[in-house]
Amino acid sequence: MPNPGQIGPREREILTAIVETYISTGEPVGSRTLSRQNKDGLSPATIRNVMADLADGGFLEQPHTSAGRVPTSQAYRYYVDQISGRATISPADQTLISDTLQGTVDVQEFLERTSHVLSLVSSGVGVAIGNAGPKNALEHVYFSRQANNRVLAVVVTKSGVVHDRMMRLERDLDQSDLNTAANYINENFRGWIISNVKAELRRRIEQERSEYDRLMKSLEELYKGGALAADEPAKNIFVEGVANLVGNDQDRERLRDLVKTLEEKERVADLLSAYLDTRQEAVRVVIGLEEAVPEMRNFVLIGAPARVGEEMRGSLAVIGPTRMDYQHTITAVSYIAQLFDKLLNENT
Amino acid sequence: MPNPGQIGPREREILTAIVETYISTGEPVGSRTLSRQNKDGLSPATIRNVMADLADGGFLEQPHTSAGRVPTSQAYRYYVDQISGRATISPADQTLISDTLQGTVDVQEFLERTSHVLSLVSSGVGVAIGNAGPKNALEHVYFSRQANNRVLAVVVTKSGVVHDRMMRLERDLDQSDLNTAANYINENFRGWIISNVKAELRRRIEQERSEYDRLMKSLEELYKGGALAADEPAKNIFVEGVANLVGNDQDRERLRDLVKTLEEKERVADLLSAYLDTRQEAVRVVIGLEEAVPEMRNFVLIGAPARVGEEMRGSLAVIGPTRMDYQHTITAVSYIAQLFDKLLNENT
DNA sequence: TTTTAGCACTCTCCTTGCCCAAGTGCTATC
DNA sequence: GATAGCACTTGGGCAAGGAGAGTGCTAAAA
Repeated sequence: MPNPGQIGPREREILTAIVETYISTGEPVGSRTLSRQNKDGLSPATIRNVMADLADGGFLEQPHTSAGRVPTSQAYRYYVDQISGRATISPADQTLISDTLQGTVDVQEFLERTSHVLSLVSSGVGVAIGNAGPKNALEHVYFSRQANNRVLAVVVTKSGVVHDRMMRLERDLDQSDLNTAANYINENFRGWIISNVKAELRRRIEQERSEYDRLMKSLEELYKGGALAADEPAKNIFVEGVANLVGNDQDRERLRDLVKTLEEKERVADLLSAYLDTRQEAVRVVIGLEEAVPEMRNFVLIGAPARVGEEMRGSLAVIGPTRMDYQHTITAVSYIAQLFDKLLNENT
Repeated sequence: MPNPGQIGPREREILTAIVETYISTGEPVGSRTLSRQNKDGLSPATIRNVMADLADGGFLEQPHTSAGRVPTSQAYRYYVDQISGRATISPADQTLISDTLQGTVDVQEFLERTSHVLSLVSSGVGVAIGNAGPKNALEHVYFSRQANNRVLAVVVTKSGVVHDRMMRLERDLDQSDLNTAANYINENFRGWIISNVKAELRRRIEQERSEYDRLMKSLEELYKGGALAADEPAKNIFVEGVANLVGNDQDRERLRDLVKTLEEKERVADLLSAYLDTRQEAVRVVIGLEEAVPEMRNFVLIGAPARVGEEMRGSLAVIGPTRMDYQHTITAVSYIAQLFDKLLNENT
């Protein structure tokens, strides 16, 4: 059984119309409705024939006999590929986004605002994640004694991210010990990748273990306390706009599971990193999220890497219902990704 | 019309029974149900009489004629006051909370975990807020040049909180300028309250304006860039467990507004600071939240200040439905407040 | 050969009518 | 003062029936 005309212009037009109508109304769309709204005066019967073909091709399905047709993931996929060329951002969105992000030079702040503005311009949740990234090189460390056995470690990386961590040590170090240790690290390891610093530091500590070296003892203590944990996965994950989902046609339980999942930020982070490839530059639209996360049936991920020059500094995305304004959202994500490069590029 | 026996032992018992039944079932409770479950074999008719009195007193209301009675805010208030004495935490909660918070020495981390564990043990959202507090004194500043005109400012306070901020300056300062400026601030102002540092710095800059002082020029630039913004309201607000609310009997729109409100963290912060008095030590239960925030009709705030010794370092709270397990939640909040003092007290 | 019109059929949703369970207030009685 | 009885109210559940929308198929028109 060949599929004649499955991607002919008429089929495409009708499929597009079905997807768009379904997106805006949320109800299965029937041949008659479509015939009325379509400019070319095709009769319902004709449309029915085409629809039957599209259903055979896996683009449409029926909730039950004698309801209208509903687009499948495959149809959304096709639709998105179709429109992805002619995407221009609306002036209103552009203004809102620019105004929100203008003048931001801090990555954290940029990401936070991004998640917020994405939740405003889309009908999904806005997500933004910062990457530790390869440039996670040591710039400066500082230790401050707070109280008995308590030390605050501050680690600044080359890329301008600050990690701070209060530690409880087994032995009490006084501030001059701490200063000596900090100086040692700053002088020896400035510019090193942090995980390398840790490894090398460990090596040196082991090596000197036998000797009574006050400095090495301090370093060991600090090392064990986790002073250099700055190479661990970034915790800067911003998720906003969960309220957008509450209007959805999910039932209570589904909705609760969904919200719960979104509150587990690590899962959201995993999702993004699973789908957003460093090398790929463009906006990516992932349809059929339920394969990775069952509770996200009927949800879509529209995301892009946030890069500065060639380097990937994070990811930004919208997670929203399959029934969403794709053009709108895709252009917004794309525009913000460009702004990211523009505003944070260090050579400007 | 006097209210005879309005707070007599029988009335109290019946009111308590009504509140508890309503909390667990969620349905208006009628005289017959109550009569069956009540140990003392009071007949429905008797209970009806008492209920009528309680309704007159403003403790009960009916959704419609011939439905059961539903407790009013006043009834919850009375109920909470009643049980507030005999509160002992359940071993399960105690274990969960201890395990989650044990070993935490970092205020931020404590607060984050607190909001999480509160959302687990209650049927509401867990909220935890850190206070800049009076002890917001300068410990150490550090400036790092990142790129053209871009400087990272790191401010560490005595209480161990780290504020970092990427700034874009009008003039480019090189790293040695920055070091000089940082040294100046560290040597002159260590231990000062940060807002005082700002004021004094401003004074000195103004005073020296006429002269060509390289240091002062740098300081002015940094000052204008907001290097010492660490005295601004804390942004460490943790809200978790919104999913808990989704199971609620709110309608869609109400629910959405509610979630939206909870996502505006400043509003949540305002709410807490409005109701949690520094001087008051105990857990506070605020019933009738809708007066402050209309979308929070049928919600309750159960909170306590988080203090270390005499000093208030933050607030922690549960915001949940009026229909919640008060005893459970109150004891949990109280227990965490105690743990806060115990774990973060610097003299231990 | 492609498009259209017509027709019988299917399914959901809404309305209507009905009954039942639960609850109330009031009055009379223990 | 507490209880029992009774008439009345109200919302929920259920079945029946009609309206509306949509489908597939066949035959006629372009």
